[in-house]
Amino acid sequence: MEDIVAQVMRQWERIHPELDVTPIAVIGRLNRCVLLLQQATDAPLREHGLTRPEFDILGTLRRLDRELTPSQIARETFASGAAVTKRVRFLEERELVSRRPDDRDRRVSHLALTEQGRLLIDRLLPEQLGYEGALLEAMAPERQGELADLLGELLLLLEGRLGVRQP
Amino acid sequence: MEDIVAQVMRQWERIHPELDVTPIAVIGRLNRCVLLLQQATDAPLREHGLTRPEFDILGTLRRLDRELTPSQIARETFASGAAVTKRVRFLEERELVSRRPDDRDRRVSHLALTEQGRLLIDRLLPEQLGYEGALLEAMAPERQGELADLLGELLLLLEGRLGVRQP
DNA sequence: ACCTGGTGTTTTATCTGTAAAATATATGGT
DNA sequence: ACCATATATTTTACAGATAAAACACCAGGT
Repeated sequence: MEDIVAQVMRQWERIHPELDVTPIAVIGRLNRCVLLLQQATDAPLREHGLTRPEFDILGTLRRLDRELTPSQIARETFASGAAVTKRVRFLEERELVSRRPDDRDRRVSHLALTEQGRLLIDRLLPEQLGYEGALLEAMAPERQGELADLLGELLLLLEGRLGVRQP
Repeated sequence: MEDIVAQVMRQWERIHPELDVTPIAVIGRLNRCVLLLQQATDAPLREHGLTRPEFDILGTLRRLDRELTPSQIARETFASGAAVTKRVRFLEERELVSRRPDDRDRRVSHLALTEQGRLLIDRLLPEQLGYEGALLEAMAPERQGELADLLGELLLLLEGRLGVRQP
């Protein structure tokens, strides 16, 4: 059976037989998989009143297990500073994250999970991982492993080529 | 060398050793790859004054090589009706797409590429594919093939599981 | 002490996308 | 013919994102 991207590729080949459409096989499928996965995995978060990027901020603070400045959060979550400002404001209002001024540099603040925030992320993460695992479970673990390896190879290549600096 | 998602996984394992974080190996990498690829591949389109979803509408009309109604475009491009309305309005203003009423059903309109629109997509598509191919070229063609196959397997699985109807 | 340039963060203006309501029309049963 | 229901599309109201400007502060040179 053929997935939808294969159909699209055949349509293009009919119109432009001279064109090499193989990039679509990888990039088109990546886009489509991510769209479907995002729709599926964002839904449970919304029920807890969180967007994916807000969840990512809580997760970043938890997994690094220390205070972070807004800029560090922006770098870790690949978001703009402005976006972080808004998300952190929301998380502060919900008392999931707290802010402390820096001693030396008064431009800087340090953000940390509140007790409530830590409890929430520790409850949500296993739930979220379970849900994600369930989406993948129809794929054999070895196949998942191969896929993960190939994606890692691609990611490393893209990070290099597109000039990403690590925080 | 380790990609950034592998680092994130190790951080989580340190915090929650009991948790199975393998879904991140696939889903985290997918998200990150797509973000990087989108940033890279949207840039050339912007120079032509098009967003990715607008480009997708032109591409859909071209590859199906016939008129489409707004609803059909919405289904083909996985967009909401409202989004299609806006994008088509913009494309009509730029005279890349034209609209014709249906003979039988006055709710329906039929959209087609204008001469200008066809010329634009026929110029942009090879350019875009070339750019995408260049991003992938550091990966051996056989590896790309394996990756495409695994993504196809995943996509088919997700389309089945998440209940997608084909247009 | 006072600039100058740089950095960290927030604000502003603007754009895009969506859900839900509104509009217009079609279809089938009575 | 009329009504109820369904469908195609657009409009509206609003949420979220970004780029650019604004703001606040620091650090080094003079």
